Amino acid sequence: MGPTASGKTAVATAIAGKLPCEIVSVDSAQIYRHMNVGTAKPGTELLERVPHHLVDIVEPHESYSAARFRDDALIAMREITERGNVPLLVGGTMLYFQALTEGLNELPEADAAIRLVIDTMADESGWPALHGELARVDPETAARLKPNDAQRIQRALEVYYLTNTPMSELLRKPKCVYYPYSAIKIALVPGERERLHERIGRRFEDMLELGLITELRKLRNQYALEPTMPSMRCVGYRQVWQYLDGEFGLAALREKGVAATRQLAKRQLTWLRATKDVEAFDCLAEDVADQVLDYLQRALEKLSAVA
RNA sequence: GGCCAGGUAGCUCAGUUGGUAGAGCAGAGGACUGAAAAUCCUUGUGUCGGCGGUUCAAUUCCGUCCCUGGCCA
Repeated sequence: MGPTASGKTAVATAIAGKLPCEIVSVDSAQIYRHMNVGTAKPGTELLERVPHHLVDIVEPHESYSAARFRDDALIAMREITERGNVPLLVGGTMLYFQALTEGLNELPEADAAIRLVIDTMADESGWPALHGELARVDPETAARLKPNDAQRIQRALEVYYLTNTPMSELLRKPKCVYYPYSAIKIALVPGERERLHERIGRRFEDMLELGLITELRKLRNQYALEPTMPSMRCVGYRQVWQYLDGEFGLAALREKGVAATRQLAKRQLTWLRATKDVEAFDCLAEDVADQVLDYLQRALEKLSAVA
């Protein structure tokens, strides 16, 4: 686990070179086909050399979810272990890690029609009004949500309309925590935030040189994309979209793209700090990969001793 | 060299009829159950360009110097 630009791919590659493992991507952006440059997707030679799972699994106009990730990842992990290999989960989507290892409650899946209705109501009366509506049907959930948290208010109302039961009640029921594995959790975190910021700046520049703008222009020609789609809200793509629409120039694109990436990294680090039982390594250290490998060897020995 | 416009938070700027100042962005911290690279919450002391003067009090008025941009030589 690690924030964007922390060097997860390099460390994962090093691990895969020493141990019989297959990579399961835990990344809500690399799931999209044809979105390669902006998601810093592993190159084709790496994808061929080390088996990867859950990369390039949906089209840019489709949406995915933490629940689908949990199911897909569990299937991939079972197949990998049946082949006698070790699943190596690599990514920065912390909600996916949580959904996988801690499970999810039984809730209805997203319903596009209901979301459309809720969005229309929000356009008319605003999210605070819908927050008030939620307070009427599910006071407990409303109490923990802020009046402007559009996404969560929508979800809570959606769950209520679909099941006629407050989401808070459904969340109280025991959740499915099926996870028949021992996880060795490793985090890559920067010793100095400024140096991660430097890397992020350089990497965004590289993405522009590698044709991020062209990539999105082609996608917009080939698919009926909307800026509200999850794929188009991804860091980088969202800003390039606005640039292509003429909202600002190249200089502003650089600034906004880099800032959005830094903010993503910050949120990932916040999540990582709240995660328990993680061994953290300084991703800026020259020999991170070796440090991680050492730790991993010892952790694996300990596990097999127990088994 | 002359004239004009500016010099206020990391950046872009607002403002103070004289009582030492506030927005947006950036940054920092946090939350997070089927959109999560999403969504949301909290967080603003800075010689108000330097030095003098007037004043009980100057970032605000006056003088002077420095810097930036524009126009004219």
